[in-house]
Amino acid sequence: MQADEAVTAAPRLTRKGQATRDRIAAAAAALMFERGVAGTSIEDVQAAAGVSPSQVYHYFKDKKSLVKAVIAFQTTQVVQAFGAVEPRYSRLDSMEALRAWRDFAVNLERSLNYAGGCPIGSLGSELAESDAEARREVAAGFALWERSVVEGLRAMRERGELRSDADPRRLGLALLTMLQGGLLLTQIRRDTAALEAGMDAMLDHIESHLIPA
Amino acid sequence: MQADEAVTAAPRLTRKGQATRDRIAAAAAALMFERGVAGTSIEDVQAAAGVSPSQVYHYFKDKKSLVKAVIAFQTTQVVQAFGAVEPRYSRLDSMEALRAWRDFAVNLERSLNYAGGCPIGSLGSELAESDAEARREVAAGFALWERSVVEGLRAMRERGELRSDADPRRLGLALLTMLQGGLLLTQIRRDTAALEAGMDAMLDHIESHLIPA
DNA sequence: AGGAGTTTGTAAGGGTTACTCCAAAACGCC
DNA sequence: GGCGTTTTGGAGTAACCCTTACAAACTCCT
Repeated sequence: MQADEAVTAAPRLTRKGQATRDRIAAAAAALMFERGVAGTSIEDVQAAAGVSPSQVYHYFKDKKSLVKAVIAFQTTQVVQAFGAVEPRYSRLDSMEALRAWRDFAVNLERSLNYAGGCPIGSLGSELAESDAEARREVAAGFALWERSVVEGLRAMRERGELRSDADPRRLGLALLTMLQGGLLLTQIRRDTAALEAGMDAMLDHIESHLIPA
Repeated sequence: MQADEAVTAAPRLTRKGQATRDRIAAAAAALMFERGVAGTSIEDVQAAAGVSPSQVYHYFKDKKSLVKAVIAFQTTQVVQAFGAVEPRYSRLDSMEALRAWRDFAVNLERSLNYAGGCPIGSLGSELAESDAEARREVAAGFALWERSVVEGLRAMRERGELRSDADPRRLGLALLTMLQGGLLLTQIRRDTAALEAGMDAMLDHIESHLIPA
């Protein structure tokens, strides 16, 4: 009664195998972030990961399932670096933390030369209409992310800092939505003006729901 | 001294020629909205427009320039239907108009079965890293759209309805950014919750800058 | 009505890309 | 140390898709 048998008769991976599998996924993620899914061929991934053609197909059934792995990879990356539960610098449960979060996003985009947009948002946009399963996985990634953002706001409300008429669920979702729009427009406009204006407006809006100390 | 000579030694189009050219562009726009640029082959466009292969290349140099035409097509569509200067229903210069605008977007997405996202936003996301010229054209389209939204807010301020510390430029840009994020998440999640929460938050924020009558 | 220029159909070339096959090498466990 | 399994290499195939060449049909102006 192995649990993974039902999924895909998983061949067990040796340590080395796991390493190359990860290397392929990471290389694919980086390339697809830069050039999009359609813009990166399997051959590109091979070259970037330093593997031979057969290896890609040994570890992934086809390109679609490689994309699936990339989505999972980017989701964990984003939620770890940009989520609120265990973010790199602090929990998103104060205005200071939220402002720092905004600055982090803006500076990150700058350091990336305004390219790529959101690692999972752009994947979702490209795949939503062509790969239903991929769309669902991206949506699940967003749900995870959303939950982690909402959690911070909920903590603020439970500590009595946020007014009771402020709904953490809706505010958190709106905040994430604004971030997505900002990242998309950053990618298109090659500047962070929209990201900054959007996040500032949204954060001011949240701040207006604070209970004055 | 023909003006268009400098552009691309434009062969003059007969009425019929113009019609098929438009038909090709419209068919391409529809397909690329549904399946993305990479997901629609020239052959698909031929079939949808009811033309032969040579016709596409008679009216468009290559696929890239067809995409360029699609961007122009969608930009005018969006700005006409969703701009604020001459929108379908009213100018975006009152809270009522803004709320109606929000509802229009939500209902439109519903009627489209939550598919496609923003006609130019998704084009921008897909092309930003692979086609610099296309990215610039999409950015120009957004600039047009942005100006038309800002115009409405500016009118509100000039009529003395909006406080003087409310910057129409930043608010308008934030509003458009939120709309983009909402449309993107609608496409990925297949529901309008994010669009609704985001637009409502942003509109509440704007409303909080109104001068009470 | 005639003729130059525009529009359209057919057929096919050339390049890219996802994917497969088979055998050799490396690995891990007894 | 040896054997079953995993991992790797490289050549090869079939499909897809962008693009072009050429000739026939049609439009429009005078």
